[in-house]
Amino acid sequence: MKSNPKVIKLTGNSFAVLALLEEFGDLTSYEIKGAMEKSIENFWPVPHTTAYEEPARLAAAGYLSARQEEGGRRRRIYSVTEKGREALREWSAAPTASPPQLRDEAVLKVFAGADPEPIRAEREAWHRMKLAELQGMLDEVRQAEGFENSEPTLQAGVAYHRMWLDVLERLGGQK
Amino acid sequence: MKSNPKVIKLTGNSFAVLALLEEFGDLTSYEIKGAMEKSIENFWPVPHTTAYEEPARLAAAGYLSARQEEGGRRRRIYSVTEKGREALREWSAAPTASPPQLRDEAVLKVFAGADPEPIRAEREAWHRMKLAELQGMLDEVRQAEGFENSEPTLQAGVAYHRMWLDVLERLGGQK
DNA sequence: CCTTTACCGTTCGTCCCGAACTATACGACT
DNA sequence: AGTCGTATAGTTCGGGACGAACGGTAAAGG
Repeated sequence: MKSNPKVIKLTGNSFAVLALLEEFGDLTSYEIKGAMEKSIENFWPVPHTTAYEEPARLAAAGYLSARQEEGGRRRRIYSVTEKGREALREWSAAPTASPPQLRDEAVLKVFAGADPEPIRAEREAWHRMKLAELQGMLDEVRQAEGFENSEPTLQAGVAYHRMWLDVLERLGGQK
Repeated sequence: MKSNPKVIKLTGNSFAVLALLEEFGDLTSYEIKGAMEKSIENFWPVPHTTAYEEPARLAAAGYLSARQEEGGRRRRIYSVTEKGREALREWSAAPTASPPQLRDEAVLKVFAGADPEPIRAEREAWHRMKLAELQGMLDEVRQAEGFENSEPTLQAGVAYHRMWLDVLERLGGQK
């Protein structure tokens, strides 16, 4: 006996949540949030409210089911339903993905006439920090169980930040 | 005599529009759309409706003024007001920018367990296309007047796609 | 048992997006 | 002149995404 499920549009955020649940098993929103930070946030950034709102949306449409903790905070624990699994499979089997999007306020500022140097320097520092962070996570992930899929994406992240540092260094040098 | 201006939040899209108008002078929405495609869309992608909606928003809040064409389509031509110029100056003078965001469905798919190879290949083709496109624009822009600021951002774009091709090539090779 | 600190979760208003659609101008052809 | 095709120009709308702000709950230390 189920209330007739709402029809929603499945977006990138939807699949992000579905993929995490599929990979890590049943999770609460808080755990989803944590998992996002450890795995996909580098190439799929979302605000933390997504970890609460998106599962609720998905559950309302029948892609997830939720059961409630008995005691304590009585948090909801989400699982992927067959419908959810099916949607995820279909999406990930499709061989095309929409092109990557870069949103870079720094370049926008330079375009608007800002002095490039302080911005360049800030960016360089930021990428260095990120790089260190990712390398730390890689170490963690290699020791832990169940994070196998995270490794390649972390690696991609490492390569990505390296390449930026490269570009930035050249920019810094040529002035 | 002006109706009391609405208060809005200035976002990245706002500054994108302001910067374009400042750089190219007064423009219609359609021209803004064209200018976006030629300059910022690589690091600040927006749907074309932004070129219509955002100027209207900005005008309602007093950052732009609009005058109307007399005949024909009676399009609105936007100019930056003093208030707009001031806001733009303040923003671009601030030495910090929010970190760049990458949204990459392809990596998400791989994370979800998709076969990497076709996705890799598609991406490689896409970056090649983009690269050619940008190089074409660079040539254009070098001949045209008034696009001086576009050159560095186009160059950045070129570097960006080159680096992706590099990464992808290595990924392809190692398998 | 009270305070502090960390953890956990939600609400809300606004912005943003993209699909779909409409409308105007300009030729070219008959 | 009409009409057809096509490129150009512009708008509407509904739902998704975002982020600021706030509210609650638990565990640890005194």
